[in-house]
Amino acid sequence: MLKIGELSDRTGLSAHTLRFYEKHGLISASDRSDAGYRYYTDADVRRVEFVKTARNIGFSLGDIAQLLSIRVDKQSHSCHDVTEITQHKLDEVNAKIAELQSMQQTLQILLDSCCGGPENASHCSIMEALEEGEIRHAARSGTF
Amino acid sequence: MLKIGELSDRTGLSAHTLRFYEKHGLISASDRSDAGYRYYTDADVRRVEFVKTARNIGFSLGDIAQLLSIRVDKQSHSCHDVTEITQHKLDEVNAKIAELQSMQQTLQILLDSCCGGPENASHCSIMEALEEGEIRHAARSGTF
DNA sequence: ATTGACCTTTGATCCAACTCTAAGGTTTAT
DNA sequence: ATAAACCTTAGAGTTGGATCAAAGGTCAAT
Repeated sequence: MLKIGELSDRTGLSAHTLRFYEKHGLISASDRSDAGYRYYTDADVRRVEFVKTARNIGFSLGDIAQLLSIRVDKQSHSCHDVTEITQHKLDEVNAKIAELQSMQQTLQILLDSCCGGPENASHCSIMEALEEGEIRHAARSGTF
Repeated sequence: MLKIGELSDRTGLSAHTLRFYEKHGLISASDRSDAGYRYYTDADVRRVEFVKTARNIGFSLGDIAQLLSIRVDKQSHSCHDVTEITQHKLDEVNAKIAELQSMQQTLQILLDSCCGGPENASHCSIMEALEEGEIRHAARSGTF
């Protein structure tokens, strides 16, 4: 049985983060000492590793919670349930990529249009473009 | 002279947002009434439109503050100053795209590997891949 | 027995860019 | 004169994913 610091060492996630994940229902300690210390088993380590892997792919904690609920009872869930979550994430990622590529194009056009030199900015074509506002809008949600 | 609600109508930004931008130094009212009401000029409208355009391209409010400080004194700034901000933003966008494309690939591989059918998830290849953890890590910062 | 490393909890803080609320003052139209 | 529609401020709340702080309890080694 591992204490939280040991689980932290084992997984590379901070004790803070492990408690945070617990608060959000992603993981929990298999046992507690009389003093309230969390104790973790090898199964807990595997669960944390699962969370890490999913997080590294880009799943949100909410997505991961869903995946974990499938994980603990695979019999009651179908491959379709799993692909649905995955496809939804892929759709999100694709939408974000499209948005960023639109920004990218606009920024590249701006850069191509400007000399970028030590001349003063009185006739800078980037500033003029921003002034005229005739630039395709790219962003939808937050800056990122 | 426009009141804030009129500026809001004119620009499509809410009065809340206009006050928020003021608090963050992006815009300000050219005048105030005795009662403290903000009054805006056509020059203020143009400044707000500049902010909107820059924001639509994807610049952060911090970036926009820099661009605005160039805008009010173009003589003292060079095209290089402007391209530097733009290039920095483009670098950010490119980095984010690369990160998302890595996620995209991983998600696509997962989807391709799974039948996605009504079979129960006991042998779901996506779940197995998450379990094994042998997946390239994609994410760096937040989920998005 | 005491130091130092660990652990506990609740709750605050951060980032960005808003978005909204509360409680009140002003202006305009009828 | 009174109601509707506007305006003001300070400050809180939102989202997501942490990350930290305070104040204290526990444990292992010397």
